[in-house]
Amino acid sequence: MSSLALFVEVILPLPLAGTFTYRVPRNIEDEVAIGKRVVVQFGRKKLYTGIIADRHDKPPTSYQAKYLEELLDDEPVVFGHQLAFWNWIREYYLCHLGDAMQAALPSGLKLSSESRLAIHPDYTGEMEELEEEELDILEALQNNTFLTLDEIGKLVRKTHVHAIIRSLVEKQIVVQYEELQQKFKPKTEIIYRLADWLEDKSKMAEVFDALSRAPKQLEALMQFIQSSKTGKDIYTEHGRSKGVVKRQVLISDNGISAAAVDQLVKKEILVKSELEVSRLIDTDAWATEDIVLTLEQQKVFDELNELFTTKGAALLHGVTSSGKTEIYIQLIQEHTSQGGQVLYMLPEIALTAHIIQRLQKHFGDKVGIYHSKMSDNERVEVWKKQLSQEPYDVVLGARSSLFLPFKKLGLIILDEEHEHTFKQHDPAPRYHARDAAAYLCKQHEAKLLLGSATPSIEAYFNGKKGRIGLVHLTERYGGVQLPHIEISDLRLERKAESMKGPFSSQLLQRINETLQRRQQVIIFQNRRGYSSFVQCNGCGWVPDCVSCDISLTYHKYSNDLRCHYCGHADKVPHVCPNCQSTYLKTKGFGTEQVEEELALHFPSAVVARMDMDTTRGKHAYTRIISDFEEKRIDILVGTQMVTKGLDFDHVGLVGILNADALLNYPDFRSFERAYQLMAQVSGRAGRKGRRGLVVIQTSEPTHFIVEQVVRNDYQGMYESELVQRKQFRYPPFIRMITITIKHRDREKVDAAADALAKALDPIPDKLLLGPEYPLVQRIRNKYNKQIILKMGGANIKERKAQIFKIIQEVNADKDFRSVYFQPDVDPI
DNA sequence: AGCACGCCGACT
DNA sequence: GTCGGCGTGCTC
Repeated sequence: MSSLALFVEVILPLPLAGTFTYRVPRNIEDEVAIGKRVVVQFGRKKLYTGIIADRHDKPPTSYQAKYLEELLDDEPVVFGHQLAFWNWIREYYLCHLGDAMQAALPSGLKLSSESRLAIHPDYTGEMEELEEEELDILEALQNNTFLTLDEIGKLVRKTHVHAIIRSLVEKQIVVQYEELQQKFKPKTEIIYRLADWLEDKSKMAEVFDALSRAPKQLEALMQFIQSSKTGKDIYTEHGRSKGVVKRQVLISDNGISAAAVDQLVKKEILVKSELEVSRLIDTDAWATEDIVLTLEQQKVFDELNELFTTKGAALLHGVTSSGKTEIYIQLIQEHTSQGGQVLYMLPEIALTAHIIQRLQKHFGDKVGIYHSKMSDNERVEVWKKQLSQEPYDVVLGARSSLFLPFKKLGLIILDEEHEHTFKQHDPAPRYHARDAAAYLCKQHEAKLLLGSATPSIEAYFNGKKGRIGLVHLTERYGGVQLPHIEISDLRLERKAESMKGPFSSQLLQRINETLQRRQQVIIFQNRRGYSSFVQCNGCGWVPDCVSCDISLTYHKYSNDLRCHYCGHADKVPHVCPNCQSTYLKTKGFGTEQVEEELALHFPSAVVARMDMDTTRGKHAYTRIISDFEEKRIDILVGTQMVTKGLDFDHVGLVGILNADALLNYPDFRSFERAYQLMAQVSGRAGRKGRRGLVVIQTSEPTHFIVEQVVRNDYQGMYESELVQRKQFRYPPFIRMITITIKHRDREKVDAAADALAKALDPIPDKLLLGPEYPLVQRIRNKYNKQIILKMGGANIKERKAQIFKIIQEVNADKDFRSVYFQPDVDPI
């Protein structure tokens, strides 16, 4: 027996470097293990949930380690390989381990501490001379066992809370303590089963006799027996339970009185218990449906399998609606039957009921769903299920599903690979699901399949170079033809003065024809709101946001001006504050105005709009989709949202209102993105039976990207883009890191950015651009400046680590302590 | 991140 | 004179 003290390294969900060393109390030494959660005190009183990353017996030399407060788990909730994954994220994306932990764990697995106030145990009730506010608090405390700081804040003036608490604590009237809240509450249901002694048939008869004078109870018992035989089995984490009936089924569904049931329990005929039930399992009919692949699909399937014998990853380039999903399902079937787990990833927005049902049809209760719109409790349940002895074989999830605990990952499918929503933007870690998935697959020796009709340049480049496999699927499923694409030349239309608001006469005519044929129309306009901005006709004044350097967008529906960067809303001015003119005009078209004008042009058609403003609510998105699917909507106007993998069957026409806006975006990816958007939205046109039509409105009809879209020439786009990327040194030829510097003082940002640029000077083999103000200089009252680093060659890993260290050092300088430095690796 | 400590302006 | 603003330092 060693007498050395035991220490653990704990990861805390904070943006701080490294892990923290805690001492393990003797009594739990044996139970401490990597991946288990602990509660620790960090700072004077704050409590956090941390994850044990390591255990050792080396006491820290420069400080005294605190003891662990509590060990939360019997079994680890995070596997060792996941910690390695977090570490990779940290290293690759230049963030802290705590950031990775924060992104990885559903918040239900993290405990949060909240300060509470209670009456001091020795307090005698003397009122001394208390302030009015102190008396208010005391009174509230006498009615409640405790109050949180938030609640106290409501009782007294906001700014006053700390002072008043301190005073009460000093007078020994109250005590302050930290309480951890277990956020995750398992869902329980009350269930009934027959008492054991009733298994004897004769006893049962006696019971029936005895109940003859209690008709309600007899009815309840009969219903119970009926339900326990015919009702659906109840699924729990532990499998099926037979012969039990849920209280809800017995009482609410079958109209049995609760009193009668309670009496049966009292007479020990029924036994009542609580059961932890899973929220996740929907036992509605699963019918396994066999998939018959077309010849081409089968060929692709075989090719992929062949490729996977030598390569770890492959890109499936398949035109829109070429039936990639069928191939995926076949691959999933193959992998799961070999005992491997499969992760099927989609952008959040494409995780519709449609695809979920489709997968459940094939894999039934073997499929788990995981995405950010689920409740936290549901996410914790999926997490725990994956830790259990019977994890889901297949998980269908968004970006964050990469962090789930997998025991035996065999395959990751990442569909719609080009989607930029796979990259996390705001809180660190700013990771890309595609690249993180590639790491995960290497780690698990699993296969990675990327799928897209319009692959990212990076993925296609890797495919062409042979770094990953590349397979093409060129036929549309069911022999549906690719749409015919017409260009509507806005210059000619303007010259002929035939434009009607945002529509060319050509587009209006096509819409009319399509509606006549009783087919649906999708109009794509990548700008929400009513108009782009408002402008004074007298002096040219444009209202802009008070906290961002950007003009405000007019929203007619809410009748206000809104900032699309920070959400700030302003009233619409009636008089120009600059020249007092009352003639204010709206400029440019947003989806709101497009919707309105379409309704005027086609009064008998039902027009709907799908953008961030109309899909706020939880079910709004699904409702619009199903309304459209079921033809309750004739014309759907929308932003990017309408491009995302929706499968509609009756769309005859897709109109792209303003291709110019897509092409003129000042960004090295703008052509790639413009092509992807136009090709994807075009892919919504034409399904069974009839060839679809697309109308693209542009003032640059001969722009090569427009022509490539018309010819469905992805290859051409790729090649022309690659030439540009090489010449101007952009990915995939070099790697990029941007560092955004933010502060509310402009001078501070300038000084910090210059200091950082200077400090980065010694990094070898790099190109440093900037510091420069980005397109929008000020957002949410913070000035922004950007440094772009382009790097090639070897040792990228080491140089990145060096860069991160330099950022930390500059940030530690006391002049720049309050400045926010935000590194973004492989920005999009 | 969150929190305490500490040093300068507008008020009971 | 005090309250409370937020710059600065520190957390195992």
